[in-house]
Amino acid sequence: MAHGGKHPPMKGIRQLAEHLDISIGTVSRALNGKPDVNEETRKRVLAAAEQLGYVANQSGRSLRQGTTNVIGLMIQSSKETVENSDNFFLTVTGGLQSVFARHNLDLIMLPCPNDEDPYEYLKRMVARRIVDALIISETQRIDKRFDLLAKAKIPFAALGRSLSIGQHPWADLDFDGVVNCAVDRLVALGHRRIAISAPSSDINLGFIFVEGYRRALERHGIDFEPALVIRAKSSEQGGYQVADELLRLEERPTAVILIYELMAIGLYRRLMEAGIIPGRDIAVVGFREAPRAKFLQPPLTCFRTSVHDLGVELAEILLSSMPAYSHIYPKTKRQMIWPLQLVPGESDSFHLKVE
Amino acid sequence: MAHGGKHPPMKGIRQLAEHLDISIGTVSRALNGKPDVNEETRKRVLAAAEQLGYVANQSGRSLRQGTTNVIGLMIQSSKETVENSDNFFLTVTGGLQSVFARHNLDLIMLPCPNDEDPYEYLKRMVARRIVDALIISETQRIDKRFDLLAKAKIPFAALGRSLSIGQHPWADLDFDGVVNCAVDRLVALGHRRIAISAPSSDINLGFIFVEGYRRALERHGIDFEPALVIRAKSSEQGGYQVADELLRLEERPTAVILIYELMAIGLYRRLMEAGIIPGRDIAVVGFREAPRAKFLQPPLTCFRTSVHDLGVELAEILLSSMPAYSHIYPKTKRQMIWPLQLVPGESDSFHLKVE
DNA sequence: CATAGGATCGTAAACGTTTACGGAATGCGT
DNA sequence: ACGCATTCCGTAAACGTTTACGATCCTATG
Repeated sequence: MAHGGKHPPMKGIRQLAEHLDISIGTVSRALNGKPDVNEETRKRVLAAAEQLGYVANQSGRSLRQGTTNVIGLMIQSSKETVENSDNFFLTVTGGLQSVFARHNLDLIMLPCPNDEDPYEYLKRMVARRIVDALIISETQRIDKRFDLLAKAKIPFAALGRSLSIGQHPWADLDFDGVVNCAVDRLVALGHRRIAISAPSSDINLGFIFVEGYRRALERHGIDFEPALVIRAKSSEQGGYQVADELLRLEERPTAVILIYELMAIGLYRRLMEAGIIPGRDIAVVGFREAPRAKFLQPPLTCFRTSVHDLGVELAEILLSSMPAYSHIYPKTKRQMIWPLQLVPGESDSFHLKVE
Repeated sequence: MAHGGKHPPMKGIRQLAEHLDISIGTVSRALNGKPDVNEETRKRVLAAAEQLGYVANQSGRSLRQGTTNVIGLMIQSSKETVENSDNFFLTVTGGLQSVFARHNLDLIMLPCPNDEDPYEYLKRMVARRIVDALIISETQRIDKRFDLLAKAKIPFAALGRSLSIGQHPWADLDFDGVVNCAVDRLVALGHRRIAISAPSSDINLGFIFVEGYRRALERHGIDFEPALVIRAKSSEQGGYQVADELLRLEERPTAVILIYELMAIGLYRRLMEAGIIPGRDIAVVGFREAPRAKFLQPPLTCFRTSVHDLGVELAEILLSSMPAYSHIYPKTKRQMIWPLQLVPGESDSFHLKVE
């Protein structure tokens, strides 16, 4: 705890240089670890900087070297996102930062206001050059932002796939693997009529999830029934709606796959209201483990992964595409699908065997 | 959609000026709405800027005028926060932005890595002068950050109270009102032994909540029993623990107040395991309404508020303390307690009357 | 007509930093 | 003693913008 208090206010590197009676250039070199400086004077400079609490002004530095040492993570605080994600982004952020910190890169989150077009918002942020690189999330199936970023020649990576992504770097959860595993498991338990919930197919996730589902059924020789695909929001409310739809079907499915774990709360509720017990009368598999999954009754069968580590991977993918860091993170993996593991609960292991 | 494509890459205001054959100073004045410029040339400049996609470089501007037009919201991605808050901050962010947008202020989120001391992190951010003003959240009961910000003379406001806050601006939820209302209601229903859950009293919230609880009991002539204060994490797991503790008590309380709605999930679960039905055998009141509260069985009695509007208030409080905006937002309210309303569920309206 | 003054614009300095360049001092070999 | 390489440091230019100041032109007023 050796920073100042009784010292004159630190105005900039100039005062620091005067205080040390060294030229301003040498001070800068000393602070930045440049070679042309005596090891002893470097020590003096660093000590003085620490003592006077000097930190380089970011604007000056950025202006000169055209770099900000800041990475932006763009998120959208849409109503959907707010209701739906259980701090997914905060967890990813932790992983990202653990990598960025090693290079003195700071991560900031850029929340796009929900009354502003994400494309326009991003354009503004890019133009202001407040960040060196960007991570965009909540990718749409067709997402103009990729073109924008490519044209602006600003390094970026995406959290989530998109049709527009081309050869650009991204990382995403293995939705395909999840739905495959879920279907396999349910089929092994004797199910043939398996419903699935998914968001609108505009969202890339909605498309991928259902496609995986279709192929998985095909693999088992089960016909794909469009009526069993239920589009709903990824929230408790959405889960309630899904159950509603299920109950409306003339021939009720014996199993349902939820794309978001929170939905189980609403789904359970609606099923209970109808006297249907999850895990006994109908099998439920949820996607993505959350703390509350194991507190549901019956505990939800779902899929676990380390979102933090996904952030680590994504950070490395991004850095590997930044000229200044690409020598550290070789460009081997530029696109990655992040695996999840099944966590068996009791929501799908019911005693009633189908027919 | 009139921005460039076939134009030469926009390097800066200088190119724009050459393209228009106007001096660089005039262009700047035109863009910034300064008075000394002919209305017609201003139009020309604005049109050309739009067409060529010119946006002022933030570093240059910041360096010159010592202002960034960016407001920072510091959050902490601690494990506790991640498990606990259901996108509370994203919602607040929406309210903040709706105000900031009116003044061309951008909001960025500064997530403090969980392996870094929040104080040091903040110090770094302040020194780098990446933001004009700051909002800090998750205030501790004793929080050195207030001194830091005051000394740095950077405008700030706090989301959450603190002992260290002095006359600084803040906004906070009305925890006191909530616990008062909850106790009143439970007492009116005939309860005398009311338990309460709260986080550690290091967290300011933990202290305030329990103090309000103590005073409310006093008002009703009920003795304060330390054993009925259960410290637990604000998560499903925490709720489970609370129920555990309740069951361990020799004389079981007839009601319990939860400080966080999510805890109800774990609490319900543990109670059910013990054959105790919430709403019939024990009354439960939760704090802060969340989408899932109404999907619990029985629906949770809890407290509702517009977190978005809280953000609006907080933004205005902050701006009123910034010299550049204090003429717009008069300094009437610098500290504000945000009210909540009771949303009756069925978790406390049980038929069994106490003795 | 002379001039005051307003309207509009150009010029150049400043913001704080990094870095290319050159200079001084030193060490070493001949 | 001389040349040369090495080590260290100071000087100054550059990054893109804003803005104080002064210059110019025009109009109105005496």
